[in-house]
Amino acid sequence: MQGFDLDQLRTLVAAVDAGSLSAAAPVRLLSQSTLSEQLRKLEERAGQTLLQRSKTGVVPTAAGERLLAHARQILALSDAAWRDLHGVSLEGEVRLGITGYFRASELIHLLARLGQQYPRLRLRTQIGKSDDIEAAYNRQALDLAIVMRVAERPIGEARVLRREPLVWAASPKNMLISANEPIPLALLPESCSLHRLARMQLDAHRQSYVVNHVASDVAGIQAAVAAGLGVACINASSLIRDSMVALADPALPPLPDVTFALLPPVSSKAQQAERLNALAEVVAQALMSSPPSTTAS
DNA sequence: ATTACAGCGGTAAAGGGCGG
DNA sequence: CCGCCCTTTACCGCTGTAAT
Repeated sequence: MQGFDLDQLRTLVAAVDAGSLSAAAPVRLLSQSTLSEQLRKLEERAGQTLLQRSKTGVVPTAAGERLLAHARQILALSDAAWRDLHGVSLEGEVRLGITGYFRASELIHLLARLGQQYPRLRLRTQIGKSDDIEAAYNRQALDLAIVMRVAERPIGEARVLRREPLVWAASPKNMLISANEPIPLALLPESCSLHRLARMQLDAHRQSYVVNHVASDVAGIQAAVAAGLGVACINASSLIRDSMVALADPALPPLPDVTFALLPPVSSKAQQAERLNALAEVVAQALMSSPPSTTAS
């Protein structure tokens, strides 16, 4: 018989995502020995070795990578079919707000996943400053919102997707830090919480600075930093490889972590709320299983 | 009752890290 | 280098369940 077993494919995906069978076992709610057995059978069916085992975990072989790509699609389709038959298929328009600090590659991954799982869904996305996104969410102009917050801030009902450090960033060609000179800053406008945070930290550190460049969005900050116009306070995953570096200098105070959070869907209609919850689940899954960061270092 | 099979727990084998 | 500990995967025998 041709074809693959869904359970075994799920185990393959879980093993690769978790990095080892032992780590994948609790995810799959199975014992390690059962996972090992499932993968042995999957490889038997595939007629090829799919995972390179070692004492430090598992890594997919070339054949494993190929099957993995199929497996993710098959499982997404299977999940979509399940949701369809259980009346939670999503169609119509959903308004999604996303902070501009979100890495573009991650956004692509998310939108691809949503398109795959909900082909009939029409998305209206708003990408901008976290404060703007949050304000739009509060006046119910958005159904779902992904915002970035300084980690110390309470997050209420929001679901934390990821935590990462804030860094001081500059161009590798022009680090801009010299003794007794005010640090030139590249910032978003005063309304942005990172703008306020950066200045508060520098004030508390008794470090002089001058706001050299104000940009209206994150792409503008990235451009200004890469152009050597200023030092920015930015989340690590927004660093652009080769044109931005994280600075470690005694003149610069340490910065807290930030978290990306998914604000829960708000809807007065119960049926709509259930659908949005299903969508929120897919968004959270997509982002928590997105490829690991390669831009930060 | 018999058969097939998924899953579990226990355990063996082996690599990596660490201290002496 | 050696011994110890931790963690990993693989294997074995057992049990529960479903189909016939």
